[in-house]
This record gives sequence, structure tokens and C-alpha cells, in this order.
Amino acid sequence: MTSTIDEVNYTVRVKPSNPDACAAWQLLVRFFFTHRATLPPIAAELELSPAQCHVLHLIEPGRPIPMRELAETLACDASNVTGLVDRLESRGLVHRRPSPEDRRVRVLGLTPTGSRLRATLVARMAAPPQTLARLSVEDQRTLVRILRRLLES
Amino acid sequence: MTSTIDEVNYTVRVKPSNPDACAAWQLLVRFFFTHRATLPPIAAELELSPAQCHVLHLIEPGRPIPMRELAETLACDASNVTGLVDRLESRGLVHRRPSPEDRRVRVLGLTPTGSRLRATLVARMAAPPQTLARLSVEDQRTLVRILRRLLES
DNA sequence: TATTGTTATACTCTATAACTATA
DNA sequence: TATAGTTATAGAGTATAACAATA
Repeated sequence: MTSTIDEVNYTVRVKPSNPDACAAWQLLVRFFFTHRATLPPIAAELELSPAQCHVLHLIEPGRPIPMRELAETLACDASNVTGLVDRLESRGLVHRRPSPEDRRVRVLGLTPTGSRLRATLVARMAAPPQTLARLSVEDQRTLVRILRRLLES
Repeated sequence: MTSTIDEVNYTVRVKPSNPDACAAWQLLVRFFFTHRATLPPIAAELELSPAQCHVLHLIEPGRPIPMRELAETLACDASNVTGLVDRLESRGLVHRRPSPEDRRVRVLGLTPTGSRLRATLVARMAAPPQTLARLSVEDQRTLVRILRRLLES
């Protein structure tokens, strides 16, 4: 376990700069951990698993996506995506279609039913938690401005 | 596809209040979804599952926690916690002890090994993503200020 | 009676390894 | 040879229901 302690010290040593970024990151992690519990109930309500919600969320209407890309975005193995899509497909929410350019590739799209369910999911997830809604409008706007900057980089 | 558009419009119609909070929330969700993929590799590196990381993270050194409380914080069934703790306990990271006050309750604590592993985990998660580090220091500080306000409410 | 935690069960999630079919 | 996806397999995560011990 010496190596473990060394590793900790190493981390601390190489990243002493940027204390504000570290503080912000810690707070963001804590905020999301606090709200992590909101997805499972929403998923259950729609008779989906949290993982299926992620997939449905990532397949945008009218924007088919190769399975490979989905696996990369989810940071999971390709075989996992096969199973996830199998279950969504058997429920008629998603379809696989061969890519015209590369016949190895399967492109995923939403069925009309899947598209409707996705819209419901997005709507159910859109409501901000009360803590966020209770911030002053000025803080909310500042937050939006900074987060936009964060996400466009 | 028409129904999808209708449903989206409906959502827009019924939640026109608090547009800034909604926008902030959407951005936060997007930010975290973008960084969601960072935990599994860190977990794998420490030979833990993501769920086990959550548990380890929630058991603070010197602050024993009843299993029931853990189940509530994780928003999962108590039987699930039994399994999670079984595996952590069999690896010598966590221990169960009967509560002196209520003999139905089992209180969880970290072993020395578990405590060290938790420290490594926390250190590995502490590094902010580059996007955050690239923000101006002023934005970082503003973000910290607002997030603190958000979390103390 | 109600609550804490466990067990049994069933299903989903997940990775690894071996495979097929394309490129 | 390399890549996209599948299958088989094994283990972990998860909820439900039934249960024991305790309150």
C-alpha cells in the first residue's frame, strides 16, 4: 500500500495550481451526487432502466448514430451496447439499420414510439431541482453564462 | 415525428416560468453527462466497480453509517446494499458492526485498508477536467461562489 | 405492528474472449 | 490486418417478495 500513498502525494504535488478549478469541480461532483438519485425513479416511471435512459437520450430524433459511437460516448464495451439495443429494439423503441457507406456499421435510430418516449423522458428530466430554482435570477444567469463557456470549449 | 414535436412544445408551454433555472439545469446535466465516463476507468484502476466507489466515497473515515442510511442516499433497495457491502467486506475494505442503541441496525465503517483505498479514490477524482481548468480564474471563483450557495440551501 | 437487514430469485448491466462479416 | 458488431459466459448491480430479529 506504500505505492498507494505515494500516488496520493504525487497527485497532490503535481496539481497544487488551480485551486479554484479543483474547488469548483468538487462542488460540481457533490451537487451531482446529491441529485444522482433522481434518475432511477424517472426511469422506473417510464419502465426503463437508467442505462436505457442514457441510450434513448443519446439517440436524437432525426440523427441516427452508429453503435460504435454510442459505445464510445457511454464509455462501455461494444457488446454491452448490443444488449442494450436488443432490449430497446424488442420494445419497438429503436431500430438498427445498415450503413450505406460501410456495411459493417449499424446505425441506430428512434422509432415513432421511441421518439415519443424520449420526449417524455427529456421533459421529465428538464425540471430543475428546487435548490437551483431557489437561486437568485442573477446567479442563475451567471451560472448559465459560465456553463455555456465551459461547454463550448 | 409530429407527435414528438407536439410533446416538446407542450413541455415548453407548461414550464415557461424559471427559464434560467431550467437552462442552468440542462447545462449542468450536459456537463455531467460529458464527464460521466471518467469514473469507470478510475474504478477499474482501483479494481472497484463504480457502485463500490460510491459506497466507499459515502463511508467517511471515522464516521460510521447505518446500512439503511446508505440505501437511502444511494436511492436503492436495502437488499442491494447487503450485496454491495458483502463484496467490500470480503475484500477487507469495510466492516459491519451492530449498533449499540438499536440491535437491528448494522453500522458500516472503513478498515485501515479501506480508508487508504478511499483516499486514493478521492485523490484520483479530485482532478478537475481540462474544460474547467481552462476557464478564467474569475469565472472559476464565481462558479465556486454560486455552487456553495447552491449546496448550502 | 413497524423497521432493519438478509435471503432467494429474476432480470439488467457490464466486461472478456472468441467469432463473423466486412474493410 | 484491422474494425463493427454479435454471441457466450461470468460476475456485479438492481428490485421484489418472503423472512428473522428487534423495536
